[in-house]
Amino acid sequence: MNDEHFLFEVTSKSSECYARTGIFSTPHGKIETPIFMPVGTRASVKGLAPEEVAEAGAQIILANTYHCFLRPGADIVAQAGGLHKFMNWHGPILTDSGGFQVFSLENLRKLDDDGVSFKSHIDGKIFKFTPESNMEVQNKLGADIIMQLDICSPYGATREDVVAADARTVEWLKRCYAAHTNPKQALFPIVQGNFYKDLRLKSLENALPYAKHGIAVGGLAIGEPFTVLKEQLENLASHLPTDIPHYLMGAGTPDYILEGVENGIDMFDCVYQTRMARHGMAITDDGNINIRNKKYQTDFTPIQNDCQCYACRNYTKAYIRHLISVGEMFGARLLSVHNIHWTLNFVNNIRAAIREDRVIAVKREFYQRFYHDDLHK
RNA sequence: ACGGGUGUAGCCAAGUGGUAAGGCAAUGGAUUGUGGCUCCAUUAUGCGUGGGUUCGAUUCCCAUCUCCCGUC
Repeated sequence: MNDEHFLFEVTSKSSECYARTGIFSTPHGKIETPIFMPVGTRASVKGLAPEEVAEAGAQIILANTYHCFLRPGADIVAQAGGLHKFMNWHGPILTDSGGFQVFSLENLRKLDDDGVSFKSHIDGKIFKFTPESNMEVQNKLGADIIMQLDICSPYGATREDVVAADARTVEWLKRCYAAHTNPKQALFPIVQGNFYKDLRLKSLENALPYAKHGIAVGGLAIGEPFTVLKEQLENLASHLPTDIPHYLMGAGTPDYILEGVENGIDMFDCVYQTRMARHGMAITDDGNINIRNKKYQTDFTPIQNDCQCYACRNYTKAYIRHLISVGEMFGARLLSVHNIHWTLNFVNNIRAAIREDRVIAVKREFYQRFYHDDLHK
């Protein structure tokens, strides 16, 4: 299953749930799992230099094929020597295929058996991703981990629609697998099935023969209630192959990470940290705080007292509140640094908890302190 | 001093003899494989001030004050 470029070694396992720690090797370095991956859709984690992303603790980042294909274009990235050189990030990179844009840009695309046609949100130009062309584009971008072209159905989709979408997703997987030739890129299949448990298991079963280096769970964290997500993860947990990493796509708030880890998920990504930062929200051990709130106007303490991030070591809530409220971009930068650092520190703590075999207790402690409602207890 | 105009929320501003639009700001909230997009909620028992007419006045009338423009 594993080959020289993509070894995955499980280093410890929880005795009480599916949580495990591991080390995933890629051509650009090793990743300790469970891990959170900051998102840099257009070949940049918004607002931050790669050095700052690394200093915040990031081991691997994401970029997006749809967005990088539109601008600057895959050929230009290839000419630059690939994403790593182009953006000066020398650690591992994962590119999403554009499958999520099938969902998020629903009114700008058309599906057929052969692939997905998009009408560019930038200039209206029509272009098509087939599984083959998508693999070619992702090959040119040069990420360490690439995703199959898939179809993510919305929450509330009918069973009939999901069955049809899943049939395409698995056909596209086979074609991606056949078109995927670069041994320095790991291709992850994506499990869909929407919120139908039997379809989820069917989708997983269909994907397994092509899951050589890792497998992803897609189509969750798209607006469904928290308990619904939990049920889906619990449904899948015992069926995931244990010798490869499991990636829960698009999930990355603390509660989703904890539930994911408990159910055997190893990799998470989320725009939450950086998007919230731009909107003035900071994640702390005691819950999220909206830095715009008036009560921080004269609060000259860090976002979180014991946080070791660049923002907390050097700046106060009052200052960051000022920056956010007048629209200075430095405010969004500082909050992005903090939120990314906080989340990576959070997964560090989770890894330690798994090694000590007390991840469930740590989860309870966290929920108690972080949330003020009963939903997560 | 005289003539004309003006005055509605922190700012800009609509409006009507029947019980105060909208925008900005402010204050809360939302945001999960990022269209740096954005969305939602709240915010004037009161329309410069004092009288009068009227069932009812922010609106009409009188007085007064403010600021602006013009003239001497």
